Amino acid sequence: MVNNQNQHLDEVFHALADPTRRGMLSQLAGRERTVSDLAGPYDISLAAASKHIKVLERAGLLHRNVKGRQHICRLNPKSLSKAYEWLRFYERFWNEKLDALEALLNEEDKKTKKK
Amino acid sequence: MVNNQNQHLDEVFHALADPTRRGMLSQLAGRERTVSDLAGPYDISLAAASKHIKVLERAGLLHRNVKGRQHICRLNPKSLSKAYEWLRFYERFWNEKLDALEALLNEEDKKTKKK
DNA sequence: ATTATATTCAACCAAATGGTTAACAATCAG
DNA sequence: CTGATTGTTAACCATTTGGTTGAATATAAT
Repeated sequence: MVNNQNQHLDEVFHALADPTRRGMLSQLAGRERTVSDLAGPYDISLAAASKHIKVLERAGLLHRNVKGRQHICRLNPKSLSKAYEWLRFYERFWNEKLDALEALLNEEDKKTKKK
Repeated sequence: MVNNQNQHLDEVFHALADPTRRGMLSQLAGRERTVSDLAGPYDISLAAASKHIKVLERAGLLHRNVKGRQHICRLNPKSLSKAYEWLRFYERFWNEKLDALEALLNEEDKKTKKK
């Protein structure tokens, strides 16, 4: 169970670690796109694009609907939530740290003013 | 500029795509830890841990303070913000989608009730 | 001065990654 | 039926990754 979640996080973060794949996701925000559409902006073969899309699909970031000879892809942002939650924890931690730093600086400031 | 940002996102997401490295970050939430500390829970050599830490460091997720023979590591969650922002965009998109779905279902429900 | 501790570095290895080209499969259009 | 279009699959290749072991470096302790 925990392993499956970790596995999923691995896949999602790995999928996001490539600029081509992130670009494809950007293209998908809002509308559906075919494999050719997604490959379009990049100087890579259709085969390469196909692989990228498969990575996104296995990570659950993208759903595919085969319609005739076209594969219609759409974003499945739901699968991002685990990664988002994970990051949010550290983001929160960062904010807390900043708050602590601010508090510390205020303390210092008070002392300085007392002098 | 954009390329540098992309490069940074690549590094951050790649760093996060490994369970050992995510575990190390978890260990670092709150307190500082030495390289040995970070390696401790895992069945890997110190050399391997050293490499993981370097990946986290290059991604800007971790800062190192060499104190004598120990390397004291601390989390630098600030560097997560770019990745967090990126994910938040899609998370928001997801929520919008869910809202749209909910609205649609409500519509359907109204129709059903009208019958 | 010697020894133990903490860590990195270099060389190596197997597996995964991102790309290619060429062949195949399926669907659509004339 | 014949092509043209849309994608996937297979085989291959160079590079990166995550791991190892062994040697090197630097500091601390005795």
